[in-house]
Amino acid sequence: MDGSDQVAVRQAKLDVLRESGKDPFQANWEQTHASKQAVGMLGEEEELGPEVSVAGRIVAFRLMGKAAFLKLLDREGKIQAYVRRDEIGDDDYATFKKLDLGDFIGVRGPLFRTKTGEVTIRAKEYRLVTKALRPLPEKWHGLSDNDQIYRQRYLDLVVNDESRQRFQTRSRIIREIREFMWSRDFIEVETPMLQSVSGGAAARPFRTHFNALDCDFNMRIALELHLKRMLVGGFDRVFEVGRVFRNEGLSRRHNPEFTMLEAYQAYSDYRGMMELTRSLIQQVSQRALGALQMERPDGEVIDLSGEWREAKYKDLIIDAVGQDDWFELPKSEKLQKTKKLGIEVDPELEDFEVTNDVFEKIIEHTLIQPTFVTHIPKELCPLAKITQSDPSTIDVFELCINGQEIAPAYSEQNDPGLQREAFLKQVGEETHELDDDFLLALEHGMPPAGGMGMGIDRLVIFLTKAANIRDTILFPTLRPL
RNA sequence: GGGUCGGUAGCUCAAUCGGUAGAGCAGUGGCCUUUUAAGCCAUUGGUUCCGGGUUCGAGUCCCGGCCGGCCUACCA
Repeated sequence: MDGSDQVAVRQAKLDVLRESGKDPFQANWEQTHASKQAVGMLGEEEELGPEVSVAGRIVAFRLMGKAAFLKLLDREGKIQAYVRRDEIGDDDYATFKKLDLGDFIGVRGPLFRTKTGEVTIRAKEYRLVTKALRPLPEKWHGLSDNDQIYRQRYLDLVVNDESRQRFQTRSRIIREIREFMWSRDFIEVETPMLQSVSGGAAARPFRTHFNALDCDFNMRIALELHLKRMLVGGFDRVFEVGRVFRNEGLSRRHNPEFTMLEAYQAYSDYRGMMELTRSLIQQVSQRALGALQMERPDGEVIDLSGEWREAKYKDLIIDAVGQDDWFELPKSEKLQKTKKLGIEVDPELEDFEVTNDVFEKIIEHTLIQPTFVTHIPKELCPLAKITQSDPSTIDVFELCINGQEIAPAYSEQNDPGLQREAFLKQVGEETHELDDDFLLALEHGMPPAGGMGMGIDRLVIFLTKAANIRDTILFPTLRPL
């Protein structure tokens, strides 16, 4: 054994342990504390603390002859252990020296403080509970190869601290979202992911086949239409946090499966949703991150506090194109103008789509501070109520933060006749599928309601200052090898 | 999908004009009973992503493929 093949070296160590009657994959180890709890057991002034029993993966190993320091990583973080030959005995110390970085061990002993002040367990006993047969990535630089970070996320989580913290924060954010919704008297429901009609949004679905019924299903692209059926059924405050699937491109901001929050509240409307959405994000940010301001990589600080800006879609467009009569111009002149503005627009698009390209390509990425964009053209969404004072727009907002659309919300259309008409009149590249079963439900009566959908991944992107949606999704979609 | 940049030891990275593939960490063998990326001595380890081509000679140049990053397109 020359040490060149690290897997073989570890396998040989494992074989030696087995031959001596030791099981390198123990059934269990009794933990009394996790790492942070244990560290907290030793008071500021105390030199010696109570005995604790912890367990974790060895992520640092400093052997100094007849004693050693090592660091164990568990769910809370790291704790140091100090192991002396004269305290655990010659035999145990001999096998202890053969441990590898990456192995899981349990350690029991009293807490003490080292010369440099670090709270440490002075081991009376240790036991290997799981042998790791492969080495960890390098301890100082961690793992930086993107491919490996995504394909072997567990390694990223073991060695990259900021990654581990980001996913803990994501979990905390989702927990705080639920806490907020519950505090507003919403109940959480689960609706089908396999659907025969993919409604509620304009997107290409993933298709699959159900053998038992010998029929095709789609993976859901939105939660909307089933949650509205819940309103019809009398559950008048419902929400769902769930995965949706869209058969579209991959990018820094898009993963084919992503997580949405959708909430529907009867006897509310898009104004009510505005308050709900702002309060939700403020409370989640405050509780999950302890702050309402977050600095972007470019230095700009996103300020979530107080009331948020409202801006009418038309005003933003007119401001961006510098032309008051934009909406009166024929499509051909709009197209010429977009060319001057330096954006590429497909001339085959409908008139309202040309305008929306202006919004998406020129305006959206400039909306860094939270902004509710209101009075959106009715062609852009068939599921909302028409604005009474302006029949060309709908009662909706699109919340933009960090230059991205985070959450749209509507005063939900509940007139089955107008709803059917809106589905049928859709034009343009992207349209919603007509769901007759949903229209049947509407005919039974859906109370007036506000509804809101939020892209959780995008919320997590700016709350955790992530560069890429893949950094917020544990196992992002990748090309199979 | 298009453009562009990249893939070298388990990990992080070098390798000048095309001229013997190296370092740190990890590993292996020693020394070391309060270390903090511990230290000291010695040392193993390579299908340079894969397949072709050019050349006396290819990690390096050319062609094709695989995988990925970034930009872009569709979208949230």
